[in-house]
Amino acid sequence: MPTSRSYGDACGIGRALDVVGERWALLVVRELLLGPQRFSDLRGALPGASSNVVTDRLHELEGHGVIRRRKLVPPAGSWVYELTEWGREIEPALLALGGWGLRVGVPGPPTTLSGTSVLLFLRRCAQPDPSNAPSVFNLGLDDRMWTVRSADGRVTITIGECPHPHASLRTDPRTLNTLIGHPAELNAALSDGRALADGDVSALHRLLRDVVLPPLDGKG
Amino acid sequence: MPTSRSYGDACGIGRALDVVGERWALLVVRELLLGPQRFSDLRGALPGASSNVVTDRLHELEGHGVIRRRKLVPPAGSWVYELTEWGREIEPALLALGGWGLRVGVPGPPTTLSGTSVLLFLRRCAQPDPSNAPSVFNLGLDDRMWTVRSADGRVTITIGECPHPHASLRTDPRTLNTLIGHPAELNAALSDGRALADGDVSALHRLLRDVVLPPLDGKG
DNA sequence: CCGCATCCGTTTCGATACTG
DNA sequence: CAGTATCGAAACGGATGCGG
Repeated sequence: MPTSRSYGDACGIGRALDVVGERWALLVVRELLLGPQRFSDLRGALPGASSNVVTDRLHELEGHGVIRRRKLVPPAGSWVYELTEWGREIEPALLALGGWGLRVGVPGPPTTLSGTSVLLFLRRCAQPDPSNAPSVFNLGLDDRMWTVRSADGRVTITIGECPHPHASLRTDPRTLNTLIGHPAELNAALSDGRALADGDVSALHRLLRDVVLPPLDGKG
Repeated sequence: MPTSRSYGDACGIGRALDVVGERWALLVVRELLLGPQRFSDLRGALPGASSNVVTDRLHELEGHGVIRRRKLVPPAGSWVYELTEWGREIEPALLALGGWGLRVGVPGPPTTLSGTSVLLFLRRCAQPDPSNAPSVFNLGLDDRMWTVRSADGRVTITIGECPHPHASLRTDPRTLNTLIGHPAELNAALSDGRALADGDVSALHRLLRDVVLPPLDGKG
């Protein structure tokens, strides 16, 4: 493990950067915000990072107590990485940074967009009417299943599928990102095969319509 | 200017890191949070960064619209770097990151601690009684003067000195950091020369006592 | 002195190949 | 699937030089 160099700065910001300031570290943390992930999941979500860098960051983050390596119960049996309690507490800072970064131009193609990224954005911007009846969805992205719950004026997201969803949607992160804030395109996406829906499609429409995009004024 | 490599990630977090994710970039931004600084001020606050790295980060941050280079009005005539409006909006994210980082162990000596770092911490943690009468202080740190105002339940900090302060204090960032939350040590610091005070010292005591240190429980 | 630019040894990153 | 090994390219860190 490449003993990460320290800034030697006693300020909290410098100390935080000693832990998550190395290249790719915060993106690894981002991928774990919605739940445990396997090594290959992380690699798939961060194709720009080579495997040894991912390995280094995971070891460093584990050594600093940000993440934990855990073996799943037998039938699965594989290893996953998950945030520790302290690791999870970085979420507000990361989301604030992400909100600030929305006003940075999207880098030239090719760009990647992980399922976790889109779902974090969906959860952050969704403002369902608190008086609405709760609704549950199964969402398939990148060969991973997610459960999206809309209730009590907010959206929560968990890994895995739930038994009796109001609707199910299978698509890719980029299409979902387009649909967020442009719910009208759902029918087109369903027609041309970019998305596949099942169950109460009008509930899906409602979910997408509840997303309020941030203003994104000029950078001043 | 080393055209900073992009993560190629369309997520807001990735785009933010394309701009402020390079080494030292966020610490440069931190140093500018309380006002414009000259190149040499930044070098003094970040002694671990070599001059070419500081130059690179400044150029990159300027190119991305986070900071701006400005010439002071004559007699001063020197150049300063300051945050743009957009750059200033990263402050909440940075402070959140810094709060999270307080639970990282302080790196082994030698460590640095800039005046800006301590003042950001003071401003963040100070909780003066809103019913108290406003008070103003001149604070000398690292050969720079700051004005500290306590009013309306919060502390504000500006660069430069004000004409009629209730008290003045000259010390170094590390001593001030010690005094924060340990106001009782002020008298000792004044006796042994680590600090020099003038004016209403009891008002200084009050200012220091208004700082409420965060809990800092274990990292779990 | 201030604000860099240049040079150079060291470290890290990024890409690919390879192993249990 | 989950990493390790290797190696060239790039970035960093420290020192020095230099024009204004």
